[in-house]
Amino acid sequence: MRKIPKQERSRLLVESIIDATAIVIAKHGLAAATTARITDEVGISIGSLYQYFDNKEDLYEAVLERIVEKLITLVEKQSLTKEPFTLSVWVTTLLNDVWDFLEADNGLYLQVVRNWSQLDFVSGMDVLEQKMLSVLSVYLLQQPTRISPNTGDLPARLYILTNSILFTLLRYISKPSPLVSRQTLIAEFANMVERSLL
Amino acid sequence: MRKIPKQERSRLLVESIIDATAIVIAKHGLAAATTARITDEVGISIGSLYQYFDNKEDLYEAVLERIVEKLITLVEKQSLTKEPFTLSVWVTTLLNDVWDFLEADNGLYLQVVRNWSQLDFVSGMDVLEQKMLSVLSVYLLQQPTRISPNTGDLPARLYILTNSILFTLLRYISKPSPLVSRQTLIAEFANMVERSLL
Amino acid sequence: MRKIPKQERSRLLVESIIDATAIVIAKHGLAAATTARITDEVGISIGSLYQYFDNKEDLYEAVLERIVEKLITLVEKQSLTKEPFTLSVWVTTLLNDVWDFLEADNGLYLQVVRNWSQLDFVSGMDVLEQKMLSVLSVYLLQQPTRISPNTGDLPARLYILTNSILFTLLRYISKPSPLVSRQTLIAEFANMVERSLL
Amino acid sequence: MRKIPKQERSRLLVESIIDATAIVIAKHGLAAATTARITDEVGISIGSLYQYFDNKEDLYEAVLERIVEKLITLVEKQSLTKEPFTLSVWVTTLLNDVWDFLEADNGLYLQVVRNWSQLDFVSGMDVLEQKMLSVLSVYLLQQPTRISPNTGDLPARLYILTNSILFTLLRYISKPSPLVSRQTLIAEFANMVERSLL
DNA sequence: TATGAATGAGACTTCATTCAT
DNA sequence: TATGAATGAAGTCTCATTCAT
Repeated sequence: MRKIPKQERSRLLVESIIDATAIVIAKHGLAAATTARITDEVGISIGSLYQYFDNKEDLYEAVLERIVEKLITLVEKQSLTKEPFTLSVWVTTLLNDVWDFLEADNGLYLQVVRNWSQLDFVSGMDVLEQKMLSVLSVYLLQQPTRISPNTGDLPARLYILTNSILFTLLRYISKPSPLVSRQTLIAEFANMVERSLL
Repeated sequence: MRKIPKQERSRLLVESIIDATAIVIAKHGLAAATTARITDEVGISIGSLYQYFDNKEDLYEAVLERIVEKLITLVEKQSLTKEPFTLSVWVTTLLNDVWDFLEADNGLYLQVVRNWSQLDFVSGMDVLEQKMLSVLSVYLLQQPTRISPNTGDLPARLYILTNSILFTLLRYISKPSPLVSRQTLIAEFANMVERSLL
Repeated sequence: MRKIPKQERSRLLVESIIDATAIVIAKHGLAAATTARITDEVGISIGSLYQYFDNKEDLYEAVLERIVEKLITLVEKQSLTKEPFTLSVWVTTLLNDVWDFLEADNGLYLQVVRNWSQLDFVSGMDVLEQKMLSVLSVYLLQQPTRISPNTGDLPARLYILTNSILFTLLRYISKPSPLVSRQTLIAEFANMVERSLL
Repeated sequence: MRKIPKQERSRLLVESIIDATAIVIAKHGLAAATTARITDEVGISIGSLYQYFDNKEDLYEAVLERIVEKLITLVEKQSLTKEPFTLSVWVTTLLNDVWDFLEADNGLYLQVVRNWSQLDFVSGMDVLEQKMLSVLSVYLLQQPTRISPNTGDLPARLYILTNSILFTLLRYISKPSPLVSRQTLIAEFANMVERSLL
């Protein structure tokens, strides 16, 4: 289990270790993300790493946690928008934000997320789904008139949408298809969401 | 592959090595799929493994190749159906077949596919997409009247559908959500396809 | 111990195995001269190799034996020359012959000899020395008037000359010095021999 | 070298690893000088070896470097002698020193050097030649009157002398000929040098 | 005799983790 | 708390040799 740092200095150190881990994974791939390389990147000794993380697994967990947190933040940012918006606009904006986040820092987080299976990223997905579900529910409730009467199983539909969009996005960003442009992809997703929910 | 097995006996051996690899990955996870464990599973010596595969990577490749082949076969089987069918029925049948295949042998192939990112399964996806694209194109051309005039970018849409469905399926089968049943999931996918293409 | 082939066909096979070994060593280096590569080169099975050689060591021994034989032949060819010659001419001619032999077939034998230490080539040297000693003794006896009265320890001197020349030659051919040309080197050796013996 | 040892303790460890490597090569031959045997000899774990050397090759290189260094030191020691000396005396003394060095510690370094070809000792020879060339040049310049007018190509001659002497010495020490004594050999070498240079 | 698939000891190397300083 | 040298289990792969066919 991960130790919870109490002092400010330690907290910063933990942050920079997590940062470094993401950087190293992005730069050299997960297989080459050794404790030595990570601590080199931070400029601390291996021993110090183990001061804050019991083992590498915990470290990876922390990295994923942070990514999920950031994704959640993006979703929340959207949900807090005060302006009125169509669902399509909402999705487009959100996806662009997510895309930019994944491509930021030379694909730093993208590289990390690509290894989700090894990293048990799927457990992080649960939180995301939860968030999407609640945010979209709120949104849809606010616009009752526009809800299609036969939307069917809303949770199931949201489950499918969230997973479909996120995984396809990941796959596309890490290996774009020449058949599809970013714009088209996002537009199609927006379409898909509207068709699914309205 | 290092050596092309000429005799029947060798061909069977290669098959059983690939089988064993899948089994070991499924049982212990990719990280634990060591050459020793694999050859133990077959009951041969490590040396024999290297008679037929240059390295572990090649072995993994062979496993993926086989899975993609089988998935392709399922798609083809559907496409050859002579009976008239609605798109929805077609999708439902195909997805049930795929599902059964992935769950067969205690989720043997499912477990393997879950590690797609490490295994470069994505390259296998290309072949699948190609197949789906051509099969569905043929189908849609046969029913021109039913094609929605504004289907938009068909390749893009198929790209999205194939990826969305396959990855979500994988994720669900490997960790089912209590919110969604298999039946619902497949029904929703069928819906999604119809809404997308018709 | 090496089996002695009795039939003509087998004798030829043994020859071609020895040839192939030299070729493989020259092409890929001693470390890469595996039984598989050697038998591939001959076009026979590994089993057949072991029909004629009990182990790899025996095979190497045979290769060295043959090289020493060929060198001996060169020396003998010189010693049989009927024309009168100066010692210097004799040495020059011999060294040119040896040089050509070592460089023949893309340095086939040179590469083999370079690995003398692993190959226990030194034992082959004994035979060469013996030969040189006897050939030169004969020569010198034939020209008694020209022998310096204080030649000192003739065997010792021949030992030194043989070894000095051969090893330096090997070193030069395998990695020529920019400071010295082939011509100079041979001329200097001829000089050295004359100064030593006359 | 992977890591430059900063602390005295590590420096000593690196030294003892190099020592052990030489010992193991001398005791069991180069082929048997495995990382396991070497670290056993030092009494450390294999991992520790790899803290300081990237691979076995680097380790061998370090061993050779040290030997060449020591040989250079011997040459330098001679060249610094203040007393006047004849070339013959100079060579005799130097060769005796080299001989003693090679035979020290039960032929420790001799055994190592015997494997020069695999060990790329030849590159070490370059340094030695360079040294010999400069040292002898200085000597010869100091005694201009005694230089034979027709010494011819001095660098070539020194190249030949250095190689001839060193390789013949190695061969003799590792397998002495009954025809020659150490004393005779050295005396003959001294002769050879005088005849070559004066 | 010939074949070549099978063997398996053993080589090199990596890297998460520990612990004395 | 921080350091980083040391550990050693475990992984991948090679290759001389055997032996059933």
